[in-house]
Parts: sequence; structure tokens; C-alpha cells
Amino acid sequence: MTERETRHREVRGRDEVVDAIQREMTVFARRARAFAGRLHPELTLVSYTLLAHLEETEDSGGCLAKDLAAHYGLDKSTVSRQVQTLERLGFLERLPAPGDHRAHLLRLTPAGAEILAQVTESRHAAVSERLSGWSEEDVAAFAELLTRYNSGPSSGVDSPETAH
Amino acid sequence: MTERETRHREVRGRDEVVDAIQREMTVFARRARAFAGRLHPELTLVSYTLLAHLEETEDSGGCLAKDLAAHYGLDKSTVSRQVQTLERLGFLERLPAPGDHRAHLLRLTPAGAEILAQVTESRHAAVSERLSGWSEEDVAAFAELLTRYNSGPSSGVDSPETAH
DNA sequence: TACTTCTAGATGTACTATACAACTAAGTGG
DNA sequence: CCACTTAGTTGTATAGTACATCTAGAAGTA
Repeated sequence: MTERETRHREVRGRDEVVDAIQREMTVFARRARAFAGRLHPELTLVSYTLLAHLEETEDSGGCLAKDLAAHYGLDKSTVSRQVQTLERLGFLERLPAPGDHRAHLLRLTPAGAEILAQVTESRHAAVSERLSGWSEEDVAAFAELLTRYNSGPSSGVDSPETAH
Repeated sequence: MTERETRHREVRGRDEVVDAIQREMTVFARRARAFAGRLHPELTLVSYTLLAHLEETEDSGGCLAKDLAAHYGLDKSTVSRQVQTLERLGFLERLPAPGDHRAHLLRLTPAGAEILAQVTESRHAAVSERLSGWSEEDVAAFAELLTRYNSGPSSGVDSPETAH
């Protein structure tokens, strides 16, 4: 049974539902933007993301600034300055990159790991607050659908749906 | 039964699922940010939101800049400059507000309605692309859960638009 | 009425994040 | 050795934002 055939019922057509998703994504992006940097003024969304990436890659010995730039679609100058700031704040350190005297191996410091954990916890709490009253099933379903959405057809850095 | 007691099963505990949601929300926000201003350079997320608000309120004759500021948690100076830009671009017009010579009634122009529709269509297409291959049921469930999430309790560190 | 206070908005200033371009220093391949 | 590439830094420009201040009009009150 297609959505067209069920349109006479209160079931909305797919276009309408997609519009609803688009709208809610916009609301979410706006809220995220409005609060960027307010929750933890020391760690913006980008800073958080960069530190998180260092944590993820620490098993393989850290990564270089160019990797961060490539992975998140940022200009190398932007990453360079972000890294400077994070180093100044003591959240990461720059070690000589083995075999390349131009590059620096970036590593999370204990202070960086600490603040990363704190911010993650804050975000967790905010999300958890928003999900209070939800059933386990709904929470699990939401996680599954969101994950699927993000890893969707055009994976990687892409999808301008809520850009701007 | 707590999540700790069910951990031996393959069902993840609520904390883990909430973490997954937090992570996916971060991915989403980052992606949205990375593409800020690239799809429709003339209409940022905030501009889009403001024009959309004018469209929503046009039945009641438009709204004032202070309404936009209050509704989206923006400073009045920010809104003032955004409105200036949007007026310069011909997307909105400022009419004398009836009964108050300080304020201006903001109204979408036909050009504004046009670009708003274009950008909405672009976003719709991007979301639709990401949802290709999803069943009607999953799309509907995702819309429902997202809507519920956004309209959820505002914790104070979240949701400026519902905090007023 | 006159005086005070409030409000809508505009403007001055400062700061952050970002990109692009030019530059430096170091690695790579002929 | 030289040309080219690469990693990163720095100079410059722009956009978005907030806070403080200013103006003009509105609203309350003695």
C-alpha cells in the first residue's frame, strides 16, 4: 500500500512527513547554533569535535592538523588557529611528528581529556533531560533512526539540508 | 529493572543509547555547520529562520523585529542588522507599524517568499535523498520522534525559543 | 500638562569563526 | 641540485554575534 493510497486517511503523505523532518532538523540546527559556546564557553562545537577526534585517534598515536582539516572540511588555517587556541588552553599538545619536521602530532592532554569528558557529560545530561519520560523502546528507536540518517546515502561531510 | 541489570543482554543500557543520540546529534550539528552558507549563500540558517517566521505570521499581519529577537533568543541589534540585510536583498519590507511610530511591521516580499520556497525545496530534496530507501513506517517514526524530541522539556541549557 | 520611565530599534565597538591567499619550511622525485 | 609538493603559519577580509549606548516615540503618573 503506497502513501498515495492511504492519503484519504489521517496518515500524511511522504512529502509531508519529509517536510516535517526537514523542519525539525532546522529547529534542531538553530537551537544547536544558538547555544554553541554557551554550555561550555571554553569548548565550541568545533573545538569539542577536534578534541573528540584526538581521543578517537589516540590509540594510533594521535593525528595531524591536516587530518582534522580533511576530516571535518575545515580550512587548514582554521584548524591551525583552533589548534593554537586549544594548545594555549592546555587541552592538547603538539609533539614532533616522527619522520616529518613540518608536522606536529597532536595529542590530548589530561586536561583536554578532562574537559572533553565534562562537556560530553553535559551534553549527555541535556539530551537525557530532553528524553525524560520516553520509553526505552522509543529512545532506542530514535538512536537507531538518527544513526541511520547520519550514515545515509551521502555519507561523509555533506548534505546541506540544514546548512546556513 | 535498571539498565545495569539488563546489561548482560545485547540491549544497550539507556545511558549508552543516550550517548549514541548525543553523538549523532553532534554529527548532525557539525555537518549542518560545515555547510553553513554554501548551498544558498544568500540565505543563512538565521536568515532562513527569520523569513520563515515572517511567512508563518503573515496571516496576522507580520511581526516586529523584537518578536523575532524574543522568539529566537537573538539580540535586538543582531536582528536589526539581519533585517537590514534582508531588506537590502529585497526579501522583506518594513511597513509603518500601526499605532507605533518606533516599530516597523516586517513583511515578506514576493522575492522573499520565492527564495524561501527555493531553499525549503532544496532542503526537502536533501532530506529526501538521505531518507531514500527508508520505509514509510521508519520515515513516519523518525518524524514523530524528532518532533517529540524538539518539543521536549527545555532544560535551560537548551532551546532558546521555548525558554521564553 | 509636564515629568519620568519604558520600549523599539539603530549604531558604535569588540570578539570569534571562518575562508582564501601568500608565505615558510621541510620533504620528494627527477 | 632543482623543481615540485606538502604541512603549517600568518595576513587579510568577511560574517555573525553580543553588549553598551543612543534616539525617538509611547505610556504612566503626579
